[in-house]
Amino acid sequence: MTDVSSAVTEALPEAGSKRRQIRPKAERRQQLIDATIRCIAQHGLSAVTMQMVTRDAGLSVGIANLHFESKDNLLKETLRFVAEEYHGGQIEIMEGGDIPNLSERLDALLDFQLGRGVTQRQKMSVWFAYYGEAGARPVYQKIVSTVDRLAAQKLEALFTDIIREGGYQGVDARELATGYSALIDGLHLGLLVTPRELSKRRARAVARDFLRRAFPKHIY
Amino acid sequence: MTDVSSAVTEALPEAGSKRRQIRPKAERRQQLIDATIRCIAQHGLSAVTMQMVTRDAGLSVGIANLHFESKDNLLKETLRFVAEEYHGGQIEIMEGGDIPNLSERLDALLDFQLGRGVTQRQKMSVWFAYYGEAGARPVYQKIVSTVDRLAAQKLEALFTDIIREGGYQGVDARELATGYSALIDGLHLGLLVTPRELSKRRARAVARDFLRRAFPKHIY
DNA sequence: ACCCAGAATGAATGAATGTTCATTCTTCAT
DNA sequence: ATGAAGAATGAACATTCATTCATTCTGGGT
Repeated sequence: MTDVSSAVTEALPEAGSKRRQIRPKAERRQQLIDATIRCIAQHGLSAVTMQMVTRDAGLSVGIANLHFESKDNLLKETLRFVAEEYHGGQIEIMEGGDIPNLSERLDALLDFQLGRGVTQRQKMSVWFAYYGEAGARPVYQKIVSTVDRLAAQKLEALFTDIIREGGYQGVDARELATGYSALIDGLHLGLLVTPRELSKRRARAVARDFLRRAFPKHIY
Repeated sequence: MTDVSSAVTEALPEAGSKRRQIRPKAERRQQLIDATIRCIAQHGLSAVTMQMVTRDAGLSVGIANLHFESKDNLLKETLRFVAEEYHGGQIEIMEGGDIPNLSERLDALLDFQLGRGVTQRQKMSVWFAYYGEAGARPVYQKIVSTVDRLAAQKLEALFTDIIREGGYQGVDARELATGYSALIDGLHLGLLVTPRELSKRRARAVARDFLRRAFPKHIY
């Protein structure tokens, strides 16, 4: 499983089917979360309404409060989903059962972080929409920092292994991990806000450059 | 003038003064923009209301639509103000009339970007609140990318000078500038969302590390 | 002292939105 | 075939918010 990220891009297949369908709770929840992601990406978090989300999902307004208690909760669960998807994907790569070679694992991580799945505008929009509100909403901070901490630890561990393998001197794994994470976040931001100035290709080159400067023997 | 950023922190000095005051248009506009910044930082962009802003400014509700045509416009102008303040501060340093020494100029830039003025929670909150909406609002994208482009050029020019002075080999000024900008953005994000994990001190150390790796003769 | 341009006010308005719940419909065990 | 559990619906409700504008007030010019 290389691409962990699910496809939220597709619109609902609905056409003329007016017949009411009954589906298990978990499936409806996911439908609504997917619709929420699409709506945030298209209209911005502050413009998202329940009517908008449920219409996008092809369902009625009441169903949102049936499966999630409130709008607040739906938004919270959507953030949790996106956060776990992103960090889960990273962690899977970094734990590296699939890829024993450290150099290749680094490559795979970079591909995941700046590859197709994650840098879809949709996902990035959602990501930063919540970051924007995080300053005022401790709940969001908590969700993000929880998954973030684990990913940070795994990254530090990976860097530690690489430093040992390469015998690099005067390099602090923790500091480097912080820097690399920040760099990736910043590149995502650039891809979202100024896509004209920063292409995906160039973003990858910049990140690769950072790694090469730190671990010259492991990159290229 | 080292610290370009104005103080938005203070609450209104108003106490028991009920007397209506007439002030020039420009002053009222700034009052409202400052109040908007405080409100966004405290409640989040999506929760900001006109009543909230005008009350914070110690003025009546009608005045917002008198000086700005609409809420949308007030928000737009607030973003423009914050963007220009931040990038203006950077550019002033990078043009470097005050500081001829390149090494010191780099230091000053770093101090500005991760120093008191800019990394106040208020300013960062506003910054990322708009980034979060940028995906869905081309107006915001345009405002940011306009000021961003100029700052990017100045940074690239500064790096070019440093590369020449230091005789550094195999370093591309443009790519490095992109990386450095992204790194700073990412660190700001970390300071905002996970302040527990990332202290301001450590953020500065990480950024300094990045620069030292690129320009070893110019840092320390 | 007087006047008036226009700055400031805030109650009123209408539109939009989150949430509720009585009702309808689907499914499946019997 | 039948009934019941509960999934799904959407009209109705209460609230909140941006915007308007008739009215009040202020300060400088005469």
